[in-house]
Amino acid sequence: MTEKPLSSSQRAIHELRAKIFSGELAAGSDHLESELAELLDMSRTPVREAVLTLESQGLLEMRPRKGVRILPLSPEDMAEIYDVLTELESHAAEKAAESCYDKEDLRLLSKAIDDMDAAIAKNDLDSWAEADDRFHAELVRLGGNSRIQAIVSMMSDQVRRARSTTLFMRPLPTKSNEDHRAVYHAICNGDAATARDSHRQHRQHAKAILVELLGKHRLRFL
Amino acid sequence: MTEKPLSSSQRAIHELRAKIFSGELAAGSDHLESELAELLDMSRTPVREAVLTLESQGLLEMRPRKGVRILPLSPEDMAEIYDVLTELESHAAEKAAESCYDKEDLRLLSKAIDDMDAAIAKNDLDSWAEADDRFHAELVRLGGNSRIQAIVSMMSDQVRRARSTTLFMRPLPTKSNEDHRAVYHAICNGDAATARDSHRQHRQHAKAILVELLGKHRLRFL
DNA sequence: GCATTTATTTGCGTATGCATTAAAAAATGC
DNA sequence: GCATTTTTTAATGCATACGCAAATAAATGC
Repeated sequence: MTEKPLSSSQRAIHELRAKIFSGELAAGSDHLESELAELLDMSRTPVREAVLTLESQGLLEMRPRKGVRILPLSPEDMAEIYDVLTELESHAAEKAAESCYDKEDLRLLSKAIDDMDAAIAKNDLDSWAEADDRFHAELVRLGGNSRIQAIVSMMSDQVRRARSTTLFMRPLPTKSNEDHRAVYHAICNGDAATARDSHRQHRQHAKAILVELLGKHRLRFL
Repeated sequence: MTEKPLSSSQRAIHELRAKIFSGELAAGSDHLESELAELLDMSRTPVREAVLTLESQGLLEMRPRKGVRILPLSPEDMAEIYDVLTELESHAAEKAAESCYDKEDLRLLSKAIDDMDAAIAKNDLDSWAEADDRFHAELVRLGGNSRIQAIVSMMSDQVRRARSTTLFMRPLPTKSNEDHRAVYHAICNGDAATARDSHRQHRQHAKAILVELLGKHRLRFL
């Protein structure tokens, strides 16, 4: 029943994304269309379509005759992305707070926070990251702006690859969950300004930590 | 010398965009790939690639066997778009103010403002709109975040089609240029907070006017 | 040797053909 | 007549072919 014959170009999009995140297609590496086609066992046509899509999402770049380049992220790129995330997520938090959600509506948000606590207690950084993703995605969903959801999802994707490197370089994000709770409570209370400001501060702090980390470790590209 | 043989898919992107903005491809209308291919006098392949790209930019939607639909914009869509523009442009204004630009750097910005004044004096709404576009694009450029530039450019595109309808329904935007000047001076003075807040207010005001206008005229889709 | 030209390779952009399958039309049963 | 099945139609997704131009290699002139 779970059989769903996905189209080749859809499959190409998903598999290429997965290979980019896993590092199988490393940042900075170049690949011919024909090479990717062979890798995915399909013709060039759906690969080209997938590559076009992924290019528009900022994950790679088509350079005729040079190959498809998996885009590396510089610290400057990270800073840009975090600034976009800061602005748009803060707006989402503000809107969410204005929306008079009740506790039931916010259960997924609250669950994500609890899961982060649990993950930290078990020192499980991977599940922490997964729950953190869920928190941010749900927050933005509650904001109710579909375009912001799409943009944030795109930007989060770009950051995701880098995180596998940085996640284990930094101190346990114990403080982070206090911020999450502050945002959560502000939304509960319908305090839009606080929701906005708390989240903004949270993201700016995260950006500062990341940028410092990259500088300290001389990581010019990820 | 100005001869540059553009590729078919590039041409398809530009011509389809132009036809969407001009209304030749009306919002809400459906078109088969083969129909567009014939219209542009090329095969389906480059058309498909162009359509894929334009879809990722939110201008149209591919619905298998239903045709390519030129996306209409509802008032809710407008509100979403304006919120994104508000957040990201305000951030750009803030960053621009922090960047210690001198008058020379800000000449294009200043020029755009003057052009808007001139256009209003001549009651020329089209040039006003053109100069307004330039102001916003330049502001965002000065903000220095390439991702914000890309997103704002995309969102502005979506709004552009609707503006041809709304531009002539609303009062002369005389007040608007005061806002622009306020933002300009704040950037000149390196007053980041004022630059940010002024621009935010400017955009929120524009959103309010537009939404009210759409409501008043019962415009459910553009 | 080095620069410049010529030849060769090869990756890409586009056209084209075809199998698939959703939608529309026709036919059948009741 | 209306619902259901069967047939037909046709738009799409994909594979494939091919010409062109860019990149590389080889050859030539000096």
